[in-house]
Amino acid sequence: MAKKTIMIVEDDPAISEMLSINLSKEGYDVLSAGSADEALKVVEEKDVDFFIVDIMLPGSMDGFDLIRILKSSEAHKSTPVLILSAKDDAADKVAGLELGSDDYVTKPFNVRELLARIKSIFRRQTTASQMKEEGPKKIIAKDLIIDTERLEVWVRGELVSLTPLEFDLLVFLAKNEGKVFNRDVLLDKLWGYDYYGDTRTVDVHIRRLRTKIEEDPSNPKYIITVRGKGYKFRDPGKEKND
Amino acid sequence: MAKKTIMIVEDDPAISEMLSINLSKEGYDVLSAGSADEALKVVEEKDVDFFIVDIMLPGSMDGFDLIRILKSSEAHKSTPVLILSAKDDAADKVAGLELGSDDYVTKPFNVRELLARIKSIFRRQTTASQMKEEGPKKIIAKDLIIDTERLEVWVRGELVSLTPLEFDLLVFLAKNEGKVFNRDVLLDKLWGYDYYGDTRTVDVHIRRLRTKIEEDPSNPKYIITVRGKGYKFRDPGKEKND
DNA sequence: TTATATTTTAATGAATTTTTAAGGTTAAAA
DNA sequence: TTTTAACCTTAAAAATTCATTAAAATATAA
Repeated sequence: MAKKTIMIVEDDPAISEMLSINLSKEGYDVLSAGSADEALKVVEEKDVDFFIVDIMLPGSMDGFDLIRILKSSEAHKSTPVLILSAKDDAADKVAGLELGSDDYVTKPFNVRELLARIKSIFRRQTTASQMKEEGPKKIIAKDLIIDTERLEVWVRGELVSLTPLEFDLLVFLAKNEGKVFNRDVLLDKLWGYDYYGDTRTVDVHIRRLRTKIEEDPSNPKYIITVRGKGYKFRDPGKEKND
Repeated sequence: MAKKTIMIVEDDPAISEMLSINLSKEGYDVLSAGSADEALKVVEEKDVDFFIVDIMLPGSMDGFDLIRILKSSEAHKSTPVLILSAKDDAADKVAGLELGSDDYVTKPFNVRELLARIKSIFRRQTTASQMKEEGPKKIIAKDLIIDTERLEVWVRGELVSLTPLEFDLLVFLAKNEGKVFNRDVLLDKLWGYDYYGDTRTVDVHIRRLRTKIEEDPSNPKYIITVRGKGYKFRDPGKEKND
C-alpha cells in the first residue's frame, strides 16, 4: 500500500514542525500549511489522505471554515480530519464533529497519543457517522431557554442577544448546572490553554451576562457567585437538594 | 495556598535579577542558578515547582542538557519548564517541546507576558490535577450533607453558608472521619506549609464552623475536640468505638 | 479603510472573610 | 484546693475577594 499523506494545517511553526518530524518518523508523507488558504492551494495539487487542522488559524478562514470547504468537496468529503484546539470546549467539539471531523485533540497534546489516534482513525476508516450526542439541544431553566442549535437565548419570552463568549460561558455553566467552577478552570475551558490574560476578565463577562439574563443583575438567580471558589449555574425552578 | 517556588537558570545576572524581582513581586519564591551544574545542586536541597531555563549556559551543559536530566528524574518529570532563548529558532523550539518543555520565550521578552505565561502554565497544571477528583462527591453523616461538587452543606435539611476556609476545613475533617489532626497539621494541609500565623486561628475557625453546623456549638456532635491532640470529625450516625 | 461590536484591562469601593488579640472557661495535675 | 495548660469565645483590625464602571485594546463587519 502506498504511503499515506497527512496534511498539517497549523500556524505555530514549532508545533507544525514537531508533528511533521514525528509523523515522518512513523512513515507518513507530510505536507504543511500555515493557513486555510495555503492548505486549499496545496490540496489542489497534492493528494491528501488525512488532515490535522488547528481551529485557530490566521487569515479570514479558521479551521472550521476549512473543514467545511473540504467536506463539501468531492475529493475530500470522506477524508478523515482531526481537529487540534487550544480549548477543550464542548461546543467546539460538537461543531467539529458535526462538520464531520473524526477526532478532537486539545493542546498541549501528547505526541504518542496523537499518533495512536491517527492510526486508529485510519484503521476504522469505514463510514464515520458515529457522532456522539452531547447533551440536549435545548436547556431550559425556569424562564431561561438556551437553544444550542440555533444559538439563541430566550429570557422571560424575550430573545436576548449574547456575544459569542457570553453564549459559550452561559452554555458551559448551564450544561454543568450546580457545579462550581473557579476562574482558572473557566479560562481553560472557554478561552483555551494559551490564554495569557487576567483572571478577573471572567468577572466582567459574568457581569455582562447577568445584565442580559438576570432580572436584577445584582441579585442573580441563575449565575451564582460562590465566594472564594468561583461561579455556578442554578436552575431556580428546581427545588432543594435531595 | 502554598507559595510556588520558581528556579531561574540564567547566566546573565541582569536578566536573572530582573526576573527574580518581578517574580517575587508576584508572590513566588525564587531561586537562582547561573549554570546547569549549580541548578542541579540546588535542586537536591530545595523544592522547585517551576523552572525557567536559558538555553545558552556556561559550562559543560546547556539548557537542553539540564532539561533532559530534570525530566528524567522522578522528582521533576512533570515539573513545568519554560525555555528562554536568544534566538527565535524553530528547530530549538521543536527540540524544547520534544524534551517536554511547556513554553518557549524569546529574548528580549516582555516581562508582563512572561509572568502571564507562567501563571497560565500553573493554571493548566492545577486543572489537570483537579481532573482526578478523589473520593465521593457527597459526604453524608447523619443530618449533615456535604456536597463537594456544588460546594454546599446541608444541616438538618437546611442549607448553611460556609466561608471557603470553613468549607475546606469541614471537608478535610469529614473525609478523614475519626482521625485526629493537631493544629499544625491542619495549618499545613489547609493553609499551606508557609503559613506563619498563630496556631490559635484554627480554634476560631472550628468555633465558627460549629456555630454553623452544630445544634449546640458548645456540645458538638460532629467536630470533636481531643484535648491536647487536636480535632476530629465524627459521624454521630455510626456507632461508637473506643 | 472606517465603523461597530466585542473583549480586556484597570481602578475603585463595598462586602466578606480571615486573623489577631485578649479575657473567660474547663479539665487535669500538683 | 490551687495551679497550669489547653481550649473557648468574642470583638475588632486587617486582608482578601468581588462587583461595578469606564476606558483601552482588539476583532469583526461594512
